[in-house]
Amino acid sequence: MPTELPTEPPTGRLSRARILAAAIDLVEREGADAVSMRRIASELGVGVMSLYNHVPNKDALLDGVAETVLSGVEFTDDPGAHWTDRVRMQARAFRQIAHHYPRCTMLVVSRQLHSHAGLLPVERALATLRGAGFGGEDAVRALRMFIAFIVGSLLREVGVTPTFAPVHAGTLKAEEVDPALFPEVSALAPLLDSCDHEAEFEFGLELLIQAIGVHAGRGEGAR
Amino acid sequence: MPTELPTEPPTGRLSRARILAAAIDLVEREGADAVSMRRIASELGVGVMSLYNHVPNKDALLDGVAETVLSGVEFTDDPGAHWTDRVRMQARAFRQIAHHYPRCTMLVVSRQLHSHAGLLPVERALATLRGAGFGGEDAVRALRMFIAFIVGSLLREVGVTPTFAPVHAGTLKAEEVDPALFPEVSALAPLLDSCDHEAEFEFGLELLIQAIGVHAGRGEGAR
DNA sequence: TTGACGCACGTACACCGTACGTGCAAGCCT
DNA sequence: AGGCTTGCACGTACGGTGTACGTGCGTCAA
Repeated sequence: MPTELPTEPPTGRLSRARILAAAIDLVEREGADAVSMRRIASELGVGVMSLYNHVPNKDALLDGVAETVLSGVEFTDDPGAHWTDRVRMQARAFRQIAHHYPRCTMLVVSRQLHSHAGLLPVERALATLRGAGFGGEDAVRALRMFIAFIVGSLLREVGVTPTFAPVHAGTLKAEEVDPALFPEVSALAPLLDSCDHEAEFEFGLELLIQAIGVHAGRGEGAR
Repeated sequence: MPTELPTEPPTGRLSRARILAAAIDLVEREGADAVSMRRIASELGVGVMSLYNHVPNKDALLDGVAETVLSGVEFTDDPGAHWTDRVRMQARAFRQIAHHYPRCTMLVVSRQLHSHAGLLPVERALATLRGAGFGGEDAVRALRMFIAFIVGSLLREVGVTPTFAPVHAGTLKAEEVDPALFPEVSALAPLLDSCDHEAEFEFGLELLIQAIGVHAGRGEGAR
């Protein structure tokens, strides 16, 4: 469990932290579509317009949600480890978002954050790569590659149905598709609509780490 | 340019195709946030509720937009080519979405489509991979990897700011970040806030194709 | 004590999705 | 031809949305 993000004071005065906590809670319970200023206010037992004393508008509030969730990921970095292990750890830390805040994942992924919370993972990743001997351009390239992979993977994992959907196990694929039109899809349907997200993520991660390692000519040694 | 999607009849009666065309146009001109049933109706010079004779609700309308955009990608497949070339072509075709319909990209990516339009690219990809000798599991794995990469790359490319933002060239990074807190980000700022999306995409694509090729032990030959 | 200020709150407005009812035109069956 | 069904454009209405603005109350500084 991530570090109990904003240390929400459960009572007393309103605050940005309490509002964000309520918003995150609401998103996780009922989905992003259920979020409205009125809903959050009523959740907090407070007038709607009171929120605007702590948050400029709804969009900024959602940015705050994304930022808070992102800053809640636990990056445990071991500067002594091999760069491949460090990258692995950082990527997995990112994926924790999809576990702890599945309904918020879309928010985090769909707004780029220029705040500290958004820059910190970038800084860590770049430090790791540069420490492993990557040049500036190579490091940025590799980082972008990892981010694209992680973002794409998380979106697949959270299913990204807007409101409902616990996780939609059997997504009405099988026997629904015409085997004449889509022979491969039809034949592979069992494989397609079941997905071990963890295994899939780990597979892609290893593939990427190894590929980037050999690309930069440091598949083995280095530090 | 994609194939003039629904062959919109410019006048006469209302139709699902005309509504979808108007919606796509509106999204591209003013962003997804500008889309409302009233807005689309007034765009078409028609009463709001007339739309509901052709579309069950707004959500389905947006699904239709995503589906239409997706079905507009030009997949030119050469069954005789090497599988690596075919995969390259398919990935690039996908990326065309971000060029022709940048503001719609988020819609396409954020709703999974179980329709023909959504299944066709999957079918094609699986067919080429299986034709190259990939087993069922390997093919599905590889496909998921490619999709994650492509989705992540497209999201980065379209910037994914909800409404405005032409593309935000210099995104207020440089001289904004504290070099003491984020030394790497600060040092690499010029590299970070400029991005040749095409080159970046091609780099990742080659990396992935090569990695998946060697992973499956068919880096060179095969067919 | 008095003034300023922070902040919770109510009201109001423009806009949203859409349920429901109405009326008109075209096509079908006797 | 007369009647009926059906399809479709449209208006009205309801509950919900973000938020601009004004008001009043508490707590501090002078």
